[in-house]
Amino acid sequence: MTLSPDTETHTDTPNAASPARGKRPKQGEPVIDRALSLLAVFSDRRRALTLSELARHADMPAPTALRLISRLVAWGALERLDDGRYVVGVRLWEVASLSPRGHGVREIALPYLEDLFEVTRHHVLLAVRDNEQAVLIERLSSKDATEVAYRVGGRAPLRSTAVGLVLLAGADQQFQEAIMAKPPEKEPGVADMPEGQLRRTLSDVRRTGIAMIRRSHPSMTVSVASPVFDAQGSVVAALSIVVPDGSTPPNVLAPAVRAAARAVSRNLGHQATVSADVRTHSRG
Amino acid sequence: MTLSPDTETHTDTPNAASPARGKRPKQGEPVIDRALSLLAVFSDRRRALTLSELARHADMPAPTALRLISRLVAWGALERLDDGRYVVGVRLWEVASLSPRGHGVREIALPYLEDLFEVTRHHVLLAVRDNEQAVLIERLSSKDATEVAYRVGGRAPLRSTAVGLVLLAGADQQFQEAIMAKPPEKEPGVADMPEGQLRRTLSDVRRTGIAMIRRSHPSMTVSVASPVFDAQGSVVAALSIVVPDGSTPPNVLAPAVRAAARAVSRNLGHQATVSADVRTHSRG
DNA sequence: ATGCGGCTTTCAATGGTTGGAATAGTATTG
DNA sequence: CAATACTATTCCAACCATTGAAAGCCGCAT
Repeated sequence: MTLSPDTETHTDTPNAASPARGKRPKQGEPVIDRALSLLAVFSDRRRALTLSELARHADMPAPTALRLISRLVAWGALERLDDGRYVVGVRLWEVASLSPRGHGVREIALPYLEDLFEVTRHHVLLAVRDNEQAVLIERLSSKDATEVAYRVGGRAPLRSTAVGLVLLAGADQQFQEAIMAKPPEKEPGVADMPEGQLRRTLSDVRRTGIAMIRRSHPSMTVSVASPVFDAQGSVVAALSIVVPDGSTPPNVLAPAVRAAARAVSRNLGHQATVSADVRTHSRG
Repeated sequence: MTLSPDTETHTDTPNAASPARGKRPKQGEPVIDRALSLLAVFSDRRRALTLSELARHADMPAPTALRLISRLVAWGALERLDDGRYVVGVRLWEVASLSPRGHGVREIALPYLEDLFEVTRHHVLLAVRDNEQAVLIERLSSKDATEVAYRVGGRAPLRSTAVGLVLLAGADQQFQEAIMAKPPEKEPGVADMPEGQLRRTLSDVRRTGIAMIRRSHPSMTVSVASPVFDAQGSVVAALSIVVPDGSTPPNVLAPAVRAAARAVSRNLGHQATVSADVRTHSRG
């Protein structure tokens, strides 16, 4: 990369050399997209970033990044630390807390999650689907609980987690097919199913209202998940419990998880039915 | 508003008529600011908005709003409901969950909040300061708890809430003076203190590590709050409990609240000290 | 039918946006 | 302590994304 710094302006003939490196190649992208791509640079492992890191990862010149970031900071979407690095700001968090599928379901579900948590003292999770993944909305864990793979705000694959299976089973047929057409996301500690088994599993999940996954990676655990329905009968979230493998038999956990999920569904205006595909008639 | 549509270009002399309604008066504001102002339209009472509502509240023409909103939707900052209205999206919530002062402290504090909650069965709150207000980061409440004024993601005044007093007491001197120079935010159900009493109160809070407020509005309650410190010894959050007035004596609650706040502080790397103004010497 | 309101697309004018270059500041190295 | 390498910031002329009136659509109430 050591380019000889000619004292000449020189600029070189900008044609032949590298075709992908014109004079101002990045132009053409809307400003908002660029600003959002800056936000997207932040991740679990990158919570505090310098200007140049942000510029590098978002693939834009430092001056441009600085200008955009300054506006974001002025508004409160980002905050600047004493050492000059940037972090996601409370103001953004505040607006995000108005997300119906984020804090919305959480707010409604929390009391029931707590009940389940207090009774079992194991991890209790709540997740929603966003595109092709599950997003963890809430997790209650005692200080001494077993290690668990996901954090609140993190993403998990649909095919190889209990909440994922529940959400996938509740998605529309077309989406399910699209997912199954793709190669599965590799997930450590979970054996991924062949398509036939997956189809059968999803069908079972719909029928029983329970999904179960055993995994070995961060630790040996069993997850049991159940769907949360909204007033229209759509699956809007998945509630699950994660226990050390061998502690409590899954068939003991299932009723508790399902009861909690139902309680949340009821609070969302869902009319409980005998079985998933039976709708009660008329009702104000 | 019926302006005569002259077939002439005419353009008119844009001075005399309505000075606030030039040809394109809104130009000059950076795009990002406009996009952010769209996000800012959302509030507790406005969680789902139509295009025209957004355009109206953000004070911009519908086509402009549509263009910006479309980009936000494409990224996931907003989501569009079946009825055409827009809500805050999960993707934005996901990024916001990386906010150190938002979910960051929450994540660390949650187990201790839960402990406190389980023991007392009363509201447990966690708040941080953002500019001149406290922002509620977490609230644990049993399903049958007394009514409480604030929701997670909401804002509360510094001068008239227990968490607010703790955060104010922990802010730098200059900021405190600036706040006291301003007229207090009117808060229903709380008698606001004269400046002298406020100064004394803040001093007491710093000394004792406890703030207490009695309020009558949504219901008769007593709040007891205590500061959470980071590794540098700054007050980064306030932890509080809200109980019905007359239930548990505040002096019984104080030790429990303070213990919980200390536990959280310790987890943030704070070295416990005998009194707030004593720092332990040397330490990597 | 007619009017009304909200939503969407179009398009020419233009001013906000852009990023290289230069400067200043800071940490690392010889 | 100078040299080096990196990051952060300011400046500015070229330029293209942005802008919003206008008009077309759609649904709905009159």
